[in-house]
Amino acid sequence: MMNKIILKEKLDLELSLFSGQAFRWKKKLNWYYGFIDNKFLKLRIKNNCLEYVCSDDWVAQDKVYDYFGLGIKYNEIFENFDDELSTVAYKKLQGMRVLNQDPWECLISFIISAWSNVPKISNTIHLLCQKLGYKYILDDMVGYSFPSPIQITGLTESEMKSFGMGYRGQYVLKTSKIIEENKILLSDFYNEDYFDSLKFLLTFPGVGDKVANCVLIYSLKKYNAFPVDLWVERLLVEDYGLNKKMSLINKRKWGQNYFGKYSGIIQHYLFHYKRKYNH
DNA sequence: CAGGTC
DNA sequence: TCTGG
Repeated sequence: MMNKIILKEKLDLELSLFSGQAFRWKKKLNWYYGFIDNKFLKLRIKNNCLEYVCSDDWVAQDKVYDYFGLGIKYNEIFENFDDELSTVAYKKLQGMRVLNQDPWECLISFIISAWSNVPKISNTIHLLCQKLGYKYILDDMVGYSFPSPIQITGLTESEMKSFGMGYRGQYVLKTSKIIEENKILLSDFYNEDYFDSLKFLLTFPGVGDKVANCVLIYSLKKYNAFPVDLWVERLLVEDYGLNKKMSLINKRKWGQNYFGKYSGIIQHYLFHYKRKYNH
């Protein structure tokens, strides 16, 4: 059965799903296949509506709405912020939304992302899901759900290596064990502020300032989170005149202070713009 | 070389 | 400092 959400905010699925914040979406014949709320579905935009079809389990409209953060008015964020490069990036990438992904999947994905590249990250995550996830079928597409912490703890070191995780496999295993043993629910951090959430995420092995800030902005709705990766660092130095020798944490703090309350959303536009058009 | 962490 | 493109 087809579901429809009338769009008041501009939404570009290609930009939103393939700008390096999510790693598991697949495109086929104008439909985008993937998981929202742990359920397999396909999406497309037609006549200013976001249309979606679920495989078997129903996905509520508010979950889809929330996944794309459609309650946030990007126009207001960028209009209220007078910065040349941000304005250019916003105009060029209109419709790109910062996603609100599942925090658990986001955490593991960004631990895997360390010092890697998007195709490889996607491949590793796919192998992990294929091994452990539940199988869903929609049209002729197959989807595997993201495994739970307890499922991952059952894996061996050599299995992790076979997925191409390299030295990150240990971090993924250890983090999964901590979460499983302490029955930690990352979704509890929706109710915590940025600073407390960051402090807690940093206690996991394989999670440093960059990965933690990715989890905070791409899944936990901490819109002032500001991940400083290679591209953003380059941007801050080349385009905003920061001293290259400034520490990563101070660069992050500078970004949060300069770009303000929604620095994470602006960061994603600048990050993608820099990577795509201005490397 | 590549979207860092310990 | 793993390892694939």
